[in-house]
Amino acid sequence: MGRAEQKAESRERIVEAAARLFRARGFRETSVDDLMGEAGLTRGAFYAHFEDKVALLDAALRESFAEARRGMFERGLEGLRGAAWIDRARARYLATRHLRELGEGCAAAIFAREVPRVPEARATYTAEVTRIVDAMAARLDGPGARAEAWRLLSQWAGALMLARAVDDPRVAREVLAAVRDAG
Amino acid sequence: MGRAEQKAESRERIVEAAARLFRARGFRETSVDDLMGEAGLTRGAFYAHFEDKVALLDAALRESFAEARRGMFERGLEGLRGAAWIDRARARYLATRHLRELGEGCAAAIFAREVPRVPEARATYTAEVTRIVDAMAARLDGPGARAEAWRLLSQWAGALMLARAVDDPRVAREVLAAVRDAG
DNA sequence: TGTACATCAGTGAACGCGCGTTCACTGATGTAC
DNA sequence: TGTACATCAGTGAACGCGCGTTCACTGATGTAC
Repeated sequence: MGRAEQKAESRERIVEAAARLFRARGFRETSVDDLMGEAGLTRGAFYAHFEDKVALLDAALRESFAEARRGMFERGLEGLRGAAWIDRARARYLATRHLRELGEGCAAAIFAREVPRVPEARATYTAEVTRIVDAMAARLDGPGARAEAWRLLSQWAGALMLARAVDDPRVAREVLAAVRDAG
Repeated sequence: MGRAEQKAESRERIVEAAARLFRARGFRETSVDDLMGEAGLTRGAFYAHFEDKVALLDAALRESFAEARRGMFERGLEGLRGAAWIDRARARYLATRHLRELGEGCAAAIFAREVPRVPEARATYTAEVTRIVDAMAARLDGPGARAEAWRLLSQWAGALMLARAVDDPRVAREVLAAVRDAG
């Protein structure tokens, strides 16, 4: 493996660690040491890859949103449209599993509260959320498709956050079930 | 003013500052100095009022949820039930004004991402969210009232967070309008 | 009503710690001849 | 193919700063007589 490839792989491991840890624990709550340790490196190497910690948040946002798009539109949901797509995508989004895997949650939901505290990240977040909503609207029909996409994303993201915040697993499952069972 | 009353008033000012600043900037992002300055006191006095910063978060949660309940069920919404209540409460929750006043946002939405990082606060959050949903369900009818309450709260809270996270005011207004205009 | 003492809300300097960032250095990889 | 040198990804100690928390002290309020 050449030096350039090795460096590219290191960078990728750092971004993946960040996409996971920033979502699981938060941006401020994750230290550069934590991130580099998770990527199998030490602290000093960080600044050969990124200008600063905020630049990594930007990369982690893009990575996490790409993952969110795969979950919502690929992996079995490729051809679906309209109500059929809504049913399948919603069931996946609001699966109990989405509660437990803290490092893998929907980027739109999880970074919503992170991004206002890191102004440099807001433009990327905005572009990525808009992209998700555009893609949702493209699966729906009619002139109100975009508004319907915002309604769906709001409801799903809200339910995920409430369910994750709550202490009691029965309450968490109740929220998810309520939104899963009806539009 | 007696000493006891003075102390009680100081405590109240600290809690009010916390309810505002924790929502506007976040728990970790707000220092004890910021809080005490906002309350017109200095740092050292803090520990005569609270065991530690986490204890203040607990008090700020209760204060913020009480405010949320007033917004959703009082101040003109007293007698309303069913669709009439939903229309009025939703319009208020999703008003553009709710975007700007960062220190006054709905506690259920805003603390949802704060609370998982401060384990001691989760029990209070859970109790308070449940209390809001119970109150919403009591305004609705039928056996599915509680599920409907979770769906409404999820959607409203999700829309508020997305709208606040986003950089572009036009996008923010688009989210709010989409959810405001239809259930 | 006045005096002496006790109480206690609040002050502000100081402490310890974690964290983002810097930088001189190491050693493995790549290049020139 | 081998040798000498250059490059550069990564290391880890050190720095500076912000923040939560502590604590000796102050001065105004309250109490006893």
